[in-house]
Amino acid sequence: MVKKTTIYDIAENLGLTAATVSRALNNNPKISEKTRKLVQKTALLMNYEQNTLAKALKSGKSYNVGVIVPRIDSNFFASVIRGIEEELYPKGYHVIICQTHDQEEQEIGNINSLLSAQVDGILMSITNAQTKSNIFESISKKNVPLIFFDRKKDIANVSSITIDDFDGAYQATKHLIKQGYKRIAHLSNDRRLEIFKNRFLGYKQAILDSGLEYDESLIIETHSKVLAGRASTKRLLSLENPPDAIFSTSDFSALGAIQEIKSQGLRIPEDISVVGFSNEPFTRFMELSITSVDQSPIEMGRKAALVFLEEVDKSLKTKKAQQIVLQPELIIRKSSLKTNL
Amino acid sequence: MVKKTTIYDIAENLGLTAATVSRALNNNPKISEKTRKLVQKTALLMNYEQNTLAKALKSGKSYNVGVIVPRIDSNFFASVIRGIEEELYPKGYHVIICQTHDQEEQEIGNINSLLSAQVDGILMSITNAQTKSNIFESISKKNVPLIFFDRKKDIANVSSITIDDFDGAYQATKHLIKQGYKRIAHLSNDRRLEIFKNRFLGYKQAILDSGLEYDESLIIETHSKVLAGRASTKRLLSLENPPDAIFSTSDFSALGAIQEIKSQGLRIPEDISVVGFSNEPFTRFMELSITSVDQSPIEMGRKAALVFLEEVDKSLKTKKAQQIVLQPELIIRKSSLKTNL
DNA sequence: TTGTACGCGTTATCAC
DNA sequence: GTGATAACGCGTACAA
Repeated sequence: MVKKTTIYDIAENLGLTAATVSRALNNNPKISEKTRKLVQKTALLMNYEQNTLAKALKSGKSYNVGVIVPRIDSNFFASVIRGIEEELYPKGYHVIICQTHDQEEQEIGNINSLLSAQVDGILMSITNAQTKSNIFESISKKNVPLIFFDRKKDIANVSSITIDDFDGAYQATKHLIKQGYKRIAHLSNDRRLEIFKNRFLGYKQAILDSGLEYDESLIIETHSKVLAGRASTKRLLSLENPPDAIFSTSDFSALGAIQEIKSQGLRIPEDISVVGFSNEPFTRFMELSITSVDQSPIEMGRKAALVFLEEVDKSLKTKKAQQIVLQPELIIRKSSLKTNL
Repeated sequence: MVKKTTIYDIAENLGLTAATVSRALNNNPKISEKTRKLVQKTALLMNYEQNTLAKALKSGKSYNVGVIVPRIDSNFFASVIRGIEEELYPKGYHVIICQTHDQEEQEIGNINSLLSAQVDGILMSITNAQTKSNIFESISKKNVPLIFFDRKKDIANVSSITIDDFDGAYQATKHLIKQGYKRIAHLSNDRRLEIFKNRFLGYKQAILDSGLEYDESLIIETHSKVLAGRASTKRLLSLENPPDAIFSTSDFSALGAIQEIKSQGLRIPEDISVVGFSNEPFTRFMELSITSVDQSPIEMGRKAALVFLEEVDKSLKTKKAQQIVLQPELIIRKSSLKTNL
């Protein structure tokens, strides 16, 4: 290992003191312009690089933040992370990404290892509605800012950035109704998670507001997976009185729905219409492009990062948790556009 | 901020010395079983947590490794990362993920900030063939293990984990030839990157070995994007003597190819056949599933992590760079399976 | 404006 | 087996 130059080396070299060097390097005001220039020049010359570990130890900050998501191989989460990075990198922070793969133990394990890695904050989208709240509270107690995005949990003093899932679902369902569909099914997901509950409620409200019959047999709780969506759709299609449209809480299950519908020889959107949620890129690239609800993930990530930056240097007392809600946008494509054909 | 308990607190509490506490906590052999138990119990009682920053400062290790990839929202890279995590987490390492978004400046910037964050190693898939080698050499010089996966560069003393891209391409092309296709086009990519060069060479060799005509006009250099693939395919189809099959170096451009082919009213695979590369999940889920080459990304990630673990504690002198090559697997699906119809 | 001295929390080296 | 002490590299009161 090549010995790294420290401020001591520079000091020695210049006949100064490490303290002076430190000050010069940090642009401390009470230092003569002359020594500042001199120090900075020699620092460059000697290939000096600040030891972030020492700085971290001293300041108590690691300049690392943890981001926990269910998975990174979805465009939505990848984009949120990108938004976070865009705000945080320029401020000198690094992002440690952890995946839970939708497993509670992983979620807890990730939180613990991030805390023991002394991250300055944790930005996360929760995996499981059942995860005991006390693990989250323990984060707050350590005065490590905790910020939820997308999948949140109501916890005192914890900020969150979400979209208006109710409204997104409402818009999507209304759009189907306007197209003339009357029996609209809903592929839901674990409704103990707020996002799925709210999407369900938005769907339901749109149905009721339009004077359509709200039929519980048309609601199926499934997973955000292609195969799960396909299986659930099979059940829907085998109903005595099957739906003429499906609003899915996930693009992945929407894709499964489309597969099943096609395999049964039905036409989309003539016989049955499909709308997804998240605006994953594949919805645009399918031969039969899928109508979906955009969640502006990059924006969500940026906002989450900004809230973190606000909170990071405040004490627990002075900070005010904020609940930011972004507006979703319905992107209409072929899978639901009857009039276009 | 709640004051954290340190080994001093424990020592004081027990009338011992910090050194003893440290030893007890680290299971140092020369410590009595009695004090060990006692210390560990009180540590638990006092909610002691080791300060990783201090440990890092002392040991010179951060227990962070950097992973740099072009992007994380592709299943391939996400899976490699997963493989890396699976090996490294149990060893106490954390993974800092950086994206280059295929931009050289980002690549350099990421490397520098990872180095200044004092990561213990960098695992990366390079973005740009042109990136000056000296930045990579500067990593090695600092005795920070550098390991390439997938997209590598030949640099002395740097290990790499790749698949046999030549063979993957060879298999894919041979498969098309066996199906009876005679004019096989190739959607390539920047061939200054080894993976794309090797895939091209594998394709070419398969053509030559089969006694088919090698026609340069059937080779197009494009990008791993749907729209780029589509545009390139348009050019191919407008040739005087258009191809009857396309082997794409990317699943994304293969998808674009399929879109273009369909939009021109041609049938797949009857009129023209398509094979991709990477085995992205969507290739399986399309109504017209896409034949592709699997790169066993999780395995690749695990291997990369293992090589890192081997190298991390060795000095520059004693370590031997290894070039590990994994075997790709051709996954045959509808987009190329003529005989099945 | 600069130097002195100390603390951040841990571990390693030397004594006893 | 345990204690005392130094060292990792930095930043910062306090003194000068």
